[in-house]
Amino acid sequence: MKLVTLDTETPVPEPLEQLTAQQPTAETLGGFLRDQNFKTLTTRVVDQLTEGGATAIPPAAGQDQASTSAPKADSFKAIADCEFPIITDMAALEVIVADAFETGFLAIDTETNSLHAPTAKLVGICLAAKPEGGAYIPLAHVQAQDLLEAKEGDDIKQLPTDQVIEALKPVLEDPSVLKIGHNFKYDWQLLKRLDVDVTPVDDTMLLSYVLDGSQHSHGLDNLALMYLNHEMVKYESVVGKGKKQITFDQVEIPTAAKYAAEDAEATLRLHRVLKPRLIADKMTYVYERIERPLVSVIGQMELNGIAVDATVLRAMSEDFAKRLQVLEGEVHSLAGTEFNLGSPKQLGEVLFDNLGLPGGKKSKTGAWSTAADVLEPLSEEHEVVAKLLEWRSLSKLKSTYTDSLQNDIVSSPTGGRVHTSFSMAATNTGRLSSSDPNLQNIPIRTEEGRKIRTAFVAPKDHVLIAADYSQIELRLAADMAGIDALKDAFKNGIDIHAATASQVFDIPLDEMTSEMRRRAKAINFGIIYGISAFGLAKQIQVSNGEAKDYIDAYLGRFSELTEFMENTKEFAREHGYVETLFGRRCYMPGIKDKNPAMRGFAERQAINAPLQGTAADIIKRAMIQLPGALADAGLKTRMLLQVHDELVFEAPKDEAEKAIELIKRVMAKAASLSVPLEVDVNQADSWAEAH
DNA sequence: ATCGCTTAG
DNA sequence: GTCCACTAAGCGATT
Repeated sequence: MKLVTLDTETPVPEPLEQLTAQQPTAETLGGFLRDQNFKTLTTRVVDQLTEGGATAIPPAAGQDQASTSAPKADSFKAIADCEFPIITDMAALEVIVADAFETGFLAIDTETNSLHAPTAKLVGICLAAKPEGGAYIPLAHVQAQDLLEAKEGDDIKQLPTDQVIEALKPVLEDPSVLKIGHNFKYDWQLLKRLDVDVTPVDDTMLLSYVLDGSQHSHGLDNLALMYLNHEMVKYESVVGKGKKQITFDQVEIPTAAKYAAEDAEATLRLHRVLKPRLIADKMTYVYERIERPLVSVIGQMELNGIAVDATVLRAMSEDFAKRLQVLEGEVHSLAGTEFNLGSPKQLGEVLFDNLGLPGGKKSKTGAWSTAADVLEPLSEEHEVVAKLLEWRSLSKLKSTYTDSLQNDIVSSPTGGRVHTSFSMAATNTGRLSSSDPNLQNIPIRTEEGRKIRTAFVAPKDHVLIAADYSQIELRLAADMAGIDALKDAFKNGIDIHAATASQVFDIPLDEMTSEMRRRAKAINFGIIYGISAFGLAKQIQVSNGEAKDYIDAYLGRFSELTEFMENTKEFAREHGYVETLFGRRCYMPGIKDKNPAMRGFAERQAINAPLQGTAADIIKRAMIQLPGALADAGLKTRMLLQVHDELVFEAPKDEAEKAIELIKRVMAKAASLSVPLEVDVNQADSWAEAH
């Protein structure tokens, strides 16, 4: 029987008008969208998944999700008792493909020789079209024959990669068969590089993430243990660890098959548990409309990479090396002793024990703190402090940025590019994170650091476009807390920090000083972070009492804020989580902790998460729209990076103006709030000037 | 592995 | 009495 999977495919984002029109509001969230639009979807998926004796819908996920034991096993054999075949002929492969068309599901896991999707080599593919149906297709394992050794008789036949891909492409691109993976963004890229555009997809990592983003690990091994009560074969037991670690293509095929085949099997079974749970928890909106469509969007961004000019980085590294050496000598002679400048422990002893500088505070481990905010006031006491701080900043720039980034450049005929990895399941608020390398913390605040951005460039005849949301989290605070005075300020497009200062300090705008504006800006940030007098005092260097007065004045002027914060905390205490405007849940494990410090921390998180999380939802909605909108407009502009409230694009020079207009429009309309969303956009030859 | 520090939004 | 402003990742030193 062929199952209809209409509801599980949302491969193509809706037109912009439709999406914005459908944006949930506080009222519609609990009603129309989640209960009507997705009702059909949910029941159909459950019907499919529960057909043939699968598990009943488990209880809703929540705080104690981990403690609810694995669901009752269904009528299938335990994974550990399954024998998974190695596929060595096309006929056997065709059977799996036919099964997939029959069941409407195909779990996939690609095995490669590295974790870097834009360059990794495909070594094998694991498939499972039904429970107990796991199988491994070895493609590029190194065997005796390849090593020109005599024993080629022992070799296991490997099907040619292009032949296997050709056979799989129809099912991988068929809209009626749901492809299921774990961290599927990775596999999507591998297959995209082989000219297969896999769709539609479900991702068990993202299901787990949407259900509870506060979980420490969304790894397949962890989830299999939690939900399937199955202990997976450890990757390290297959490839070894440390210096002796080998790549997956060096692993003997029978060993590899034992490890790999259970990945697709476990992923398929995990899907049968998590998808119904998503539905029972009414979390389909965030998953179906935000996370799932992003898999291919972010996958494509990672494949795109960004052009980086190695010569700029090399020159900066050399410059830094010379200056670091000079500074090191100066610090040693000023301190009167030679020590490792990079060791906070040694530095603390030199500054506070030997030189007797004042004001040092010891941390819980008994060591002196030498953090920049501690040392800065001391630079007037002793010359060595300023030198040391300069050494620190250059050392950071060199080791983390100018040196390391050079090693991340992937060379190609058209020039070198860097491909970051965006994690879609790393934060408790819905933000992405970036690693290997992290391109979300490239310096900008100091002039020296900012120069690093001149190495991020556009190729010939292209420009980089940087588009960022202006004050998005404060706008959301104004909207979500319903602060009329703040909303008016945003509607009138006036300088928000100056307007805040005017209100809080009761001074007309035309008498505003830069110091007052600076303090008001700090308070505005404090609001977003779940303000405390202690934290604000430390941040803007005033007494605790003075900070408290500022906060009281702020809450007095923006009276709606107090109620919003109290309501948010109360919601968190009642449910154990807070929600974004789009219904994403952010769990707050410490909200009822008996330790007041822990509780206070959780309360500040509870205030911050709806703001940070809604901003994350909004930029994700824009990201889903943009590639299609650009293509529909006949533009070749490509999206490269996301930095929380900023998107970076690469555009042919002659279409940049058109692209900018479109980008600005799509981003601004990604949510409709009671305040406008403003987007600043610039184009230039490098990221430094485009910002 | 963890700490201490620094980078970003 | 808390010793905290929110969210991340990476490097070098230390355990």
